[in-house]
Amino acid sequence: MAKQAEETRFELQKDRMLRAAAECFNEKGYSGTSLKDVANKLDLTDAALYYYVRNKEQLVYLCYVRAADVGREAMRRSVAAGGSGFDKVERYLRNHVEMMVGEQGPIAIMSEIPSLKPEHREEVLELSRKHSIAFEKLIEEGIADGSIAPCDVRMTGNAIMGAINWIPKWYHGDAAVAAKLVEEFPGILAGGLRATGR
Amino acid sequence: MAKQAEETRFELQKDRMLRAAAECFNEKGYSGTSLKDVANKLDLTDAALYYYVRNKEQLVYLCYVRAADVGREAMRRSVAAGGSGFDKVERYLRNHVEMMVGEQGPIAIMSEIPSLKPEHREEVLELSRKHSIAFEKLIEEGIADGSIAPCDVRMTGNAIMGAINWIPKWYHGDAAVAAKLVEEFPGILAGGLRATGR
DNA sequence: ATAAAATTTTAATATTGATTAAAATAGTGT
DNA sequence: ACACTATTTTAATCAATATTAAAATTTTAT
Repeated sequence: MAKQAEETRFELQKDRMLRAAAECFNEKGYSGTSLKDVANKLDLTDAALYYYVRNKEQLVYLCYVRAADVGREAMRRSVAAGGSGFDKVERYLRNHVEMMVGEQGPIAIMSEIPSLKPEHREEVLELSRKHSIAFEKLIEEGIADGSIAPCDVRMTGNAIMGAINWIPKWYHGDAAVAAKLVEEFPGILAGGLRATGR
Repeated sequence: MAKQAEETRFELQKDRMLRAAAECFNEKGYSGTSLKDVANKLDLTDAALYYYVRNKEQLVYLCYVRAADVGREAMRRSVAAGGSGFDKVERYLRNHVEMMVGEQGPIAIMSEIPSLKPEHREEVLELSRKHSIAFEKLIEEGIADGSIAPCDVRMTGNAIMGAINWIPKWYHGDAAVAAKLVEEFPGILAGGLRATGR
């Protein structure tokens, strides 16, 4: 999380805005949420948002960049902590889930990348691709060091990341659910990877 | 698949329309796709769609009902075939994935239920809930008969269904990917459930 | 070949929501 | 209290698309 450090009122408000927007977008999609919806969550009027972003498209773009930042940070921490490939995978999942339901949250689902304008779309796609590749690398590492059973890395990555990406569709801030999520999810998703006996 | 049987031209066109719509919605979301986008895929003009549906909201609604039908049918077949809880889970996943990438496809992701009008929303939510419960029942059955390791049923269900629901975000009709998907996915998702040795 | 029905298009209209500009308010340092 | 800046609102405007009605075309049955 490089960003967010800024303590200026402007930055704080902008950050609040991005969270409010993420919440709306997760529920009703990009075009399904009006700027008024977002503004209402902040007790502001829709026009006020233009003080922080040039337009609606940029609002989504920033939400997505923020989401990517969170994913990258979860990944970075996991890799930094070392251990087997399996350990890294499980820890990355735990980190990411914790951040999603924690104070960082809500994190926007990157489900409407196609709606972004070309430059932004390319940039976000690139971030997304890099993240997938980094995750697949962890799986490969685990297979190489024997901590993960051989598997189709691409498909396994798709499966696990899908489960992660879908979380905001059913998690809406309930604390009890959050606790269970953090406790159970990493194990459930990583469980299938474990190398058998040996 | 109760529906689709109708061989009238009207029904066939309507079905083509629902698939085209599902494809658009999956890519760009509900409000992100204009009726013109959908019409273009069918070499029609946007106004022509109104011959088949009352309005755009109903179009999404029908896409979602269709998606629910497919899921229910996949579930039905799996249960009908008998076997252990684990067998049913794995078979359900295979059936559902096959249907998603097969001639039935594309299936709409039910990601914008909130955009539906109240009656439709309730109905679709109910279908969705029922499906989740049916899936969780399979897991419980597997735990009871010893074919599945004890786990948090709700969370496990959320994880697996999330991975399934996300498929249309990255699968776009590539035949080679479809084959791999059908071959690998059920095993990847069910793999983590297997009761260990014993 | 022709009439009736089914389907699609053309040409408006209506509505919604994004965007902008100017005015008003709140905040900050002196 | 004052002047200056930052933030928000009010009040238009603009644009995109959903929707409708009437006309044109195509299909089907006879």
